[in-house]
Amino acid sequence: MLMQLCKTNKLVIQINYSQLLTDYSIVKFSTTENYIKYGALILDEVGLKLSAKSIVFERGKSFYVLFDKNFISNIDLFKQLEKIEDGDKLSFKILDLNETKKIKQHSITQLVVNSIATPKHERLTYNNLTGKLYLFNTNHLRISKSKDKEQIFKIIGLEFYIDPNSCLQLNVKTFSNLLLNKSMDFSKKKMSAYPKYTFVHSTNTLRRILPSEKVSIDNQYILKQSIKKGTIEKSNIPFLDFSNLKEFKNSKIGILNDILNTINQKLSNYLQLDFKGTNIDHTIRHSNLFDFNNFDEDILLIDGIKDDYSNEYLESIKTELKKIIPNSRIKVSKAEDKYSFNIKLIHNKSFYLKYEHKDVYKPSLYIQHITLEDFKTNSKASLKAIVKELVIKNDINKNQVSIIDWSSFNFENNWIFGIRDKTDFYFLTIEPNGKIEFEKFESDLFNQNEYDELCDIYNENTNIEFIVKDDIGNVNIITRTNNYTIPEYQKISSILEKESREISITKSQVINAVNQVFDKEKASEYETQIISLENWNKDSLLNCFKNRIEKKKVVEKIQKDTGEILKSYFRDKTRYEILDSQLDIHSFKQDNSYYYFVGIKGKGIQQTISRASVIREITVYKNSEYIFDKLLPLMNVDFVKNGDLTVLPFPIKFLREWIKY
DNA sequence: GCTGGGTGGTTCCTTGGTAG
DNA sequence: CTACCAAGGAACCACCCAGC
Repeated sequence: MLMQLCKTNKLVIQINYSQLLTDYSIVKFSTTENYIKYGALILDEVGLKLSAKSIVFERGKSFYVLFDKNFISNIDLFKQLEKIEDGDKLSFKILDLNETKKIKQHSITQLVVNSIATPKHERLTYNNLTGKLYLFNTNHLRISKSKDKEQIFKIIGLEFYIDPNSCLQLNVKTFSNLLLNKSMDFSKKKMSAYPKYTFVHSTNTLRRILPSEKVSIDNQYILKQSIKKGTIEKSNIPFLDFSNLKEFKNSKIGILNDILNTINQKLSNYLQLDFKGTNIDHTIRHSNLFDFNNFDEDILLIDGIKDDYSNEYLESIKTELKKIIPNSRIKVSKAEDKYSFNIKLIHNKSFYLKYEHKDVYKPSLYIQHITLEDFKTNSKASLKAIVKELVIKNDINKNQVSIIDWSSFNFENNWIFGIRDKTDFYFLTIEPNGKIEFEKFESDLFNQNEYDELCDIYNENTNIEFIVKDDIGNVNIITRTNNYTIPEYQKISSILEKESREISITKSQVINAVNQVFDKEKASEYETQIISLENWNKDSLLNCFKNRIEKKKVVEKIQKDTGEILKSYFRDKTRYEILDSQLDIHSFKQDNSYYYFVGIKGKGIQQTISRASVIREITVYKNSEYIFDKLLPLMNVDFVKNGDLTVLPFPIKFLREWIKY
C-alpha cells in the first residue's frame, strides 16, 4: 500500500549538445534598443520562417532561433536583416558549442521542444507561437454552427512551458475570435495592441498575422477572454480524467502523455526529458474523524424577522437539522443565549437595501446568521456547513478544540500556529488536551526583536502560508511551491488504450475463463448467453454479467490469461499504485528540504481529478528540527473543505475565523 | 435516470504591472 | 515587445436528494 516513488513536475533534462549542433544551428538575435520592434514578427517578415524550426524569447530584447544546419550556412543573414525596417539595430550571432551550453537550461530545452511541428494531416496540435508552445486539441475548440457555417470562436490550448526552475507548467490559454470583440473589455488595453493570430487551414496551425496582411475578422484571434454577464469567462481543462481513452486524451495529463511520446520519437537524438521522482517517506490515508452523530449540544433558532412566515420557516429548519444531528436539542427561541449554539434568521443585504432598513447583520462568534432569501432549508450541504461553522465558533469561544478529539493525536507538547494578516501576526497555541489560546502579535517596544525576526521570515519568501512552532522553539515555515505531483501517466494511457481497442479474444476463450471462475451451474448459464450474443464486442460481453462483482472476476481472469483488457478498474485498490500521487496525504524529503502534498480522498475516488496536488515546502528555521511530520494528521479532516481533505492544518481555519471577529 | 442546488476552500486562469 | 510575478477572482469539488 505504501507508494514507493512519486513523480513531480521538476524536469531532469539531458541535452546532447554536439548532436544538436551537428544537425542544427542556433542563432541569438538581440537589439541595442529597448525592445525589438517587431518581435516575433521579424521571422515572418524576413522569410526566414520558412526554415526556422523554432523560436524562444529570453525577454523582449533577445531571442534564439533554431535553424536547419544547411540553411543557415548558406544564407547571408546580414542581407536578410537589411531588408527590414530597423534591421540594422538588430544583431545576431551563430552560437558555437560553448555559447550554446551557456544558454539557460529552460530556454534551450524550450527551443528544442518548440521545434516539434504539427503533422500536416492533423488539425491544430502543436504550435510554436511567439516563442511559446501551445498544445491544441479539437475537443477544446468552441464552435458555433449557425447558418450552415462552422465558426470557431474560441481555441483553448495548453501551453507547454518550462519555467526558470526547469519545472513543467501546463497553462490553459484561450484564444478568442474577434467576432466576440463586443463582449471583451478593451478599456485598459486597446484591441490594436494585442498580437493577432489566424488559423491557417493549409498547415492546420495558428500563426501571427503580419501588419501588411488583410485577414477577415472571423479568422482573427487574440489571447484574451470574453465577458459574460459582467464577469470574465474562464476555460478549464481537467488535470486528469481516466473515465476512458477519449476523456484521458482531453485532460492535461493525457495531453502531456501525447507530447512526451512525440518528443521521445522526434527529439531523442538531442533531448531526454524525465520527471524527477521522489521517495515518499510518510503516508496518511483518509479516515473520517468528524461525525455529525456525535453532536449533542443545544441549538437555538432565533427569529430576527418576526413575520407571519418566518416562524414556520424556522420550524422547517428545525425538522431538517434534526435529521443531520439527531442527538442535539433544537429549540425555536426569542433571544440568543451565550451558552448555546445560535442560528439567527435575518434578511439578506439586498433586502435591507431595497426597503431602506438597517441591516441587522453583525458578525458574531456566538451567532451564525442565515438569510431567508438565500438559505435553502432542504439543502443538507448548507445545513452541515452551518453546524460545522457553529462548532468552530463555539470552540473558539470556549478556547477548546472539540470538533475532533485533539487528545487522540497523543501530542506531548503545545503546538503554535502562526499566520500573517497585513502587518500583524496571529498565533494559536494548542495544548495536548485541546485547550487553545489566541494571540494577536503587534509590534511594540517589548517584543521588537521577535517581531523583526518574524518579519524577516516572511520577507524572505512572499509565498509563506503559515508557520508552526513547538514549545521548545523549533520553527517550521510552510510555503506553496510551483510544483505538483504527476501520476503514472504511461500506465494509465496504456491501460485505457487497451481498453478502447476492439475485442480480440474469442467467445470460447471467454467461456473457458467463465468456467474456471464460476461453479458449473452459473458457468453454463453464462455460456448460453455468451454463445447467443450477436454483436461480439466488449460492451455486449460485459452486459452479460449483471452483477458487477462477477463481471470483475471475469475481467480479471481474462486479463491475467490473455492480456486483454475488457474494462479498466482504476478506482479499486490498485489506485494506490497508479494514482497515489494524487491521493491522501504524503510527505517526503529531497535534497535536504522537506515537502508535503494533499490530494483527494483515496476512498471512493471519482474518475476525474480536476486539479493537480500542489507540493508545499517545509523550511526548517535556523537550527530548528523538522517537526511538521507530526502535524500531517491535522490535514486529515474534511470539515474545512466540505468533503475534501484540507490542504493546510485545520487549526489555521480556527485562526482565520478568530481574526474575523 | 439525470440534472442542479448549495457551501467555502483551494486551485488556477486571466490580467496588469514592471523589468529587461 | 516579451518574460516574469503577483493579485484577483471564477470555477471546481464533494455529497445527496428534490424535482423533472
